[in-house]
Amino acid sequence: MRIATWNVNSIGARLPRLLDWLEQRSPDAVALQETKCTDGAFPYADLSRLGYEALHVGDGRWNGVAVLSKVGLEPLATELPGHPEPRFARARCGPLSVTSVYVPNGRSLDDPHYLYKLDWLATLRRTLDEQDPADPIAVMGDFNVALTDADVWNIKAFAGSTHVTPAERQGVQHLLDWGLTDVRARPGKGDHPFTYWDYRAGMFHKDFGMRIDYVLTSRTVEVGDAYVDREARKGKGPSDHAPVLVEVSIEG
DNA sequence: ATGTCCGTAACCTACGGA
Repeated sequence: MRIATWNVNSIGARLPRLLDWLEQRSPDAVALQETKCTDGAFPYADLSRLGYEALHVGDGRWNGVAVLSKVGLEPLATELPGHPEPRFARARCGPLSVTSVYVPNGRSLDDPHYLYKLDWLATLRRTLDEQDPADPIAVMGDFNVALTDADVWNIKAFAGSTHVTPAERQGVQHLLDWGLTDVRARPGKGDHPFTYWDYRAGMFHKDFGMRIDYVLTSRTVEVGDAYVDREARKGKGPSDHAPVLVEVSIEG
């Protein structure tokens, strides 16, 4: 089974690229983030033509997440308790529970949104208790956290910034401690498996990126090849994030 | 690093968010 996560930065703006990518890579289950569309505008029909069922939560302007599957899809949850923004969707895709998350950005350390981000991560951790870490689980998406200093292009540029603070890293670490493994993807190029590059200042071409999109899997998910699909970040009209693709097989 | 891109509201430009 091939699974993937991708922050598409608007499914409307990215639809032709998304459909091409789905045809080329043919993932069985996909977590999307930042669809930025209402349920009414979600392209269910286009996806269905490629064999995908979809669970989408979105209210239009910001956020929005989806789970796509061509191995069956049973919706399990569409909201993180106490946090109604459309940033969380979970569905059963064949043998695998797939959760798509779009963790709040945090904006800046003195912004209330930063505390919201920490609370969101803590709530996500508590919500894991609805599941059993011995079951096949993938939690994937845009976590807006770089787990180590090596997960940003230059840690010195992040002094006083969000995404690299101990509190944010702890928030993600607690998810791992529950029983999830951070799948280390091969980089698409260079030494670092970055998944995000700012649109500005030629950051992508300089490979000044960040690893902030993760695929987290439980122990009954056997992980094969995993890579950052850097090709999807190239060319005209890309998202600012690249997808992460992972080959998995389910034990038992 | 602050060089771009997204959607929206309200109008062909400015703004919030990332």
